[in-house]
Amino acid sequence: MDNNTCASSQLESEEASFEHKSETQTSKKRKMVEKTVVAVRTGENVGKLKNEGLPSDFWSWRKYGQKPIKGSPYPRGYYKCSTSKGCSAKKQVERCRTDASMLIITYTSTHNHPCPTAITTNSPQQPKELSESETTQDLSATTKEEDQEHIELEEEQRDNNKPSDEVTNEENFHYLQSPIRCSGQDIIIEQEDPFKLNTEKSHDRMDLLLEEEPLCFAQLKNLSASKNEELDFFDELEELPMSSSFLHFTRNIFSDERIPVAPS
DNA sequence: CGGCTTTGACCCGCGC
DNA sequence: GCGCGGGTCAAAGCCG
Repeated sequence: MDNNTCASSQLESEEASFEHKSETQTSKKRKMVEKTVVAVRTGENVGKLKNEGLPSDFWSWRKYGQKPIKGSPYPRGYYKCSTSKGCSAKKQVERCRTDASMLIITYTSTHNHPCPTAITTNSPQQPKELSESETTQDLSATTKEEDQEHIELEEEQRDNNKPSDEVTNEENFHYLQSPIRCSGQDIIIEQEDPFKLNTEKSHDRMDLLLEEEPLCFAQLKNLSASKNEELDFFDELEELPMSSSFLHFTRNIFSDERIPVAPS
């Protein structure tokens, strides 16, 4: 189906606008909104889990819609942040056309409240709550209450929108905006952008892209070779929290070297 | 009983 | 102007 092209053009325009303009542009175009695209490999329990194996982030999401996407055998789910009532943060979750274990998560808008993980400010390792097998609702259950305690403190910083602070505090840094919102900068993750291709060749390209991914893991290994547990980060995404090494990982990959997207 | 998911309908933007 | 497709809403049902 060439419906692919629709999705591709859409994504492209979004990202393009992103790079050319600042993220918070109130544009005449509906689609020019703050977006961050993340591709996540979910592992084998795909489809077994409540949220279709969604890797949980620190926010609590409530599903408000689902639509079949043209060109994709998998529907796209629409989620709103339910961690805080007035939060306008949203995300869209869909599966990669060619790799069901790959989730493409698009984060939209920003959270207007502190990250629930802020509760673990001093703990080097997050509780196991990050487990992929746990739903985001579970997360919210464990973090919401404590989150409230930190809202006031964090809110000040958040209000000021100080990326520099966030960079320094890696614990706080985790998911201030969205999982890959590295260091307060808007980093478009093109870890995997199957829709970037506007021809039927997308299948071939996708294969290439998928094959490229392990390279990123290799990078991670080089970066934190001493941390064996974290080497398996992607193999056991469901077990490891967003530790600081992950931040390194994301930073290096997303800011230093984006996943090679097949040049058109 | 409250919160969440599901699902069909509606709205809006975009391309032709 | 029309049709298509994506995004959101809201009612109903389900689950803890």
